[in-house]
Amino acid sequence: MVAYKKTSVACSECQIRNRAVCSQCNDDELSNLEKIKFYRTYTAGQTIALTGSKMDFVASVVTGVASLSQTMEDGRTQMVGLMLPSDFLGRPGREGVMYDVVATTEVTLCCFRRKPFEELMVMTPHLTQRLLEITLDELDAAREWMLVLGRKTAREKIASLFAIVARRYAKLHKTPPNKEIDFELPLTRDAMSDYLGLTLETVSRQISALKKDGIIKLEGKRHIVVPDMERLIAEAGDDADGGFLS
Amino acid sequence: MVAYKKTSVACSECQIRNRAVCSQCNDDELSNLEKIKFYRTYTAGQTIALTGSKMDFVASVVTGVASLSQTMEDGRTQMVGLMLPSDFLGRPGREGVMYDVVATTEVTLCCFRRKPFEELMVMTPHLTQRLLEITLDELDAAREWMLVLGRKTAREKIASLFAIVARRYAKLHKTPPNKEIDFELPLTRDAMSDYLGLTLETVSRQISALKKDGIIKLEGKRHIVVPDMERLIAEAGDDADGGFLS
DNA sequence: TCTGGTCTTTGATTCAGATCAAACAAATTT
DNA sequence: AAATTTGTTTGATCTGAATCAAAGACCAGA
Repeated sequence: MVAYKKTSVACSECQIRNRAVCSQCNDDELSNLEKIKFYRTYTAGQTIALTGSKMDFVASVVTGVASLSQTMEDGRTQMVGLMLPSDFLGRPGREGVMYDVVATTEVTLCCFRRKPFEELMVMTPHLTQRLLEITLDELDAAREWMLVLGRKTAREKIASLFAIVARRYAKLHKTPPNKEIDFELPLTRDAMSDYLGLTLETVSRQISALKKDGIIKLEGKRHIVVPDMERLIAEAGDDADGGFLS
Repeated sequence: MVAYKKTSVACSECQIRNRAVCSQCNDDELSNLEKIKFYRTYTAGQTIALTGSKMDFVASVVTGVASLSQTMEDGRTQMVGLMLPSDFLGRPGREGVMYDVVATTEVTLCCFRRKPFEELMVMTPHLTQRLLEITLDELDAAREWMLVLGRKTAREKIASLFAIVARRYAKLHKTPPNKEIDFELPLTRDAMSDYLGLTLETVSRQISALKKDGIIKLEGKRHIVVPDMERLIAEAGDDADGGFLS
């Protein structure tokens, strides 16, 4: 549970400056935020917070991927959120954590102690407004995912996951459309099964099937190449597609 | 698509005054809201808005139940939200509707035209703050539902739905705990199957099974009696239970 | 180079829920 | 009162994904 410290980057240089909770802040507001921020880095697999515990900070994901999961008493688990760079962790106004928060890759967070952050929010409408936008976007993404979980087949679920990750990467790297897209899967087969509401055997089988059908190519276990994004999206059962996530 | 008009109730008399988006507003702020509000009532089954259309207002549910659903091209549908009294419909800052919004019972909405409401939000931090809280609560509820859709059995899904509705009713009517709880289901079997990611046949079978096992009693098709809430919650697979919805 | 661990793939079998099909009940229309 | 419509229950069968089981691949460390 001990996080490595990492020297903070200046906000003005920050990769997520334009998308994170701070993105609508002006220079003054930003410098107030800068005073209370600190970086933390977690290694892959490390637990950031457990359900029922208290988290004394909120944070933006700067790099890497974290996941939120819920667990039933008998051990069944469901991942309920994949937190990618610029996503916001924690809930102002509540210290109790509702899900297990785990680093699925190495993750660097830009953290703010809860209390000072809450005080800043009251004085800084831009912060509240942006957090509202982010939360509304996440609500849309969660609802999109409810369709995936409730109505899609195993194959469609895998294709949906790949489509989401591919789209995020494309946005990040400004890949031109209509070109071959490739990306690194930030999840193990087991983590994918948790996210998709499947078993890891089914995940493995469906990935093999998509490969056999030429929808994707595999380089190693984690590197995915998508020759034709349109076909992948068709496999996901999305038409024009409802631009998942942000 | 024509909504019946209904005379507005004074905010001070409103049933949802303490829970809706307006709940943190002071008298001045409330009177500004009151100037731009109007009531609309929809009959059961009536469409309030369709995916892709533009909705020129946002609204609080005052009475009744509305649902949000997503549909795939091949017709599969998943309900992604049950909107009960005090819940908020529509998204400030975006006019395009992302889901089909349908009245599942007769519904009365307290509506605000989008533009004036957005202007008011800028001037009224209480409004933005409360909307953020409501949205965060809905995000929690959506994630709770992801566990239901992804990992629960058909029987557990039905029990989870009943537990949610029962809890909401108990809260509304201030039913003492440990007492027999009864409520009216606001959904047809078909709507339940849409919400639970099941077929309506499975819904019907599992309800019959829960009745046979004495977990619930049925009076007619829609009226459910729960003799022992603890047992119902146990059937839902929730332990102490994570107080779904608000 | 071997060795033990983690992650992944593949195969055989089972089962929960879907699908197909029919009948029933209550409400509404004629 | 008969006919239609809408919602519900129940039965028989099928199937996609889970479960049980084993073997391969890819390491990091000794």
